[in-house]
Amino acid sequence: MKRAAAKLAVQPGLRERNKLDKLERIKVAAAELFAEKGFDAATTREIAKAAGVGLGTLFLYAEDKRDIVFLIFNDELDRITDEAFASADPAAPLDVQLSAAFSVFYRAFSKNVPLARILLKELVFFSRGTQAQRFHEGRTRTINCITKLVEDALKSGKIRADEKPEFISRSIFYLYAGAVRWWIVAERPSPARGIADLKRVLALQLRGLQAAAEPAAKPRHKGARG
Amino acid sequence: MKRAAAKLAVQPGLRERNKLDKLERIKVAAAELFAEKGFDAATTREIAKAAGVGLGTLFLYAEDKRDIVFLIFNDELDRITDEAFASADPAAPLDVQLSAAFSVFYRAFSKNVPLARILLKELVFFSRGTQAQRFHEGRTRTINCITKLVEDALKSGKIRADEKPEFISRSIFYLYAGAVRWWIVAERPSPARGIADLKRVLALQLRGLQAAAEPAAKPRHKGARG
DNA sequence: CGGAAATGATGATCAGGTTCAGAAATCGGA
DNA sequence: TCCGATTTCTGAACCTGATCATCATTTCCG
Repeated sequence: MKRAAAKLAVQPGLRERNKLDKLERIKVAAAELFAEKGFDAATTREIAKAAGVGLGTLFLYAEDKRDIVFLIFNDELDRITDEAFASADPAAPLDVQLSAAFSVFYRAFSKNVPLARILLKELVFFSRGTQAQRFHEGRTRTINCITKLVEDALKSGKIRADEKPEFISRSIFYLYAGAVRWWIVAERPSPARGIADLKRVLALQLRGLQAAAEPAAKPRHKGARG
Repeated sequence: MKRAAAKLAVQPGLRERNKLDKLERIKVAAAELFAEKGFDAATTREIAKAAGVGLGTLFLYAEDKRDIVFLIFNDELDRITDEAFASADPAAPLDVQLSAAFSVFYRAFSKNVPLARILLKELVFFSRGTQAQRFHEGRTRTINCITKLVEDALKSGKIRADEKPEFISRSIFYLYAGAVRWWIVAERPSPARGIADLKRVLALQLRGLQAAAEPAAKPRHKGARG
């Protein structure tokens, strides 16, 4: 290993190319079988066979079966996240920006609902696999992008709040996560419906539930503080 | 089967009592083993042995291993839900009512964090098992209780909104679900911290993100409607 | 080129969840 | 009490995800 690094990545090298090739075959085979038979019914043996690799090889590329799902999706999710937040119109209201961004996710998920369900189950929980890690990094990136939008909206006066932008974006993420899950469990989730529902949810968060335009905020709350 | 129903549930009967007894033993054994070794490490064979039943018997009482977790928790969750919403002070502000109710859940979950994690994973997703069904009925009941609180708050003028109470309560549930999950994945989740965080989230939903105290609502939105 | 080191691939094997054919227990009527 | 019908119980057997000792390929270097 010592000075081997000096070689850099001059050329792909046979090993590297073989690995890439296997990885691709595994992704394709797994995606097909999962879509066709569902996550549980598709066995790792079938996937390995369809990919033309040994059973053990599968587990060199994914830590466990669930990790295969992330393996399939992670690249696309990275792209989607870029696309989602790149398209945000800086001049638009915050809820418009947000629903525009999230709608990219909705449309992507609707293309493969069964796999999206497995994916979305993990939106908050941590798994062990390397690929699952990457998935959660993607989630963090999404929340950071929301934070950016919130910061800008606060600065430009589009919204007003006493809370930190990080906190607000976390709340928004909760709403998105809840809405997208509610949507994905439906029989045949339509992106249009899902996005419309999310818009309502976000609008409610923006408007709040304030009783009336009272002169100002009362100076003190009535007690409980922690 | 025909007229057998006429007999009603006169007395427990030996069969019934035996079943109840087995069920109880299974619950106790499973709860202990899950708590001691964790969900994955505790095998169904161990649980069956500790409960003094055959391996197959386990799967008469729970459709699958995960279902055992719901088996253990469902009764308690029913009780907890009652307690949570019974304690709501009708005179208190909505967010106080809500965080009082939810804090009952937080405290219950904190008593057995590893099992609560399994439980909360399913807060939105549907599983097949009978016990999981019951769990989801409990979730529906919780949302209905929130709806009641929201309806009352709307009627009494404590809050104001154009949305239906059912929709508002769903949004609130999303916030709760997100917050409680965020909390439960922590190393050693403290109920106090979790509840405090939830309060912030709810307060933000109540206050909203309105830019300023504009004279009144503008008569029309600027376009997008669905 | 030759061969040794490093890396990658493989499937027999294991472990644990789940099933199911048959055994055991209970019930209900005579 | 006895007997057949019904319900409940059981663990051997099965299936599938995951591991790991072994083998195959590639790379490196003289």
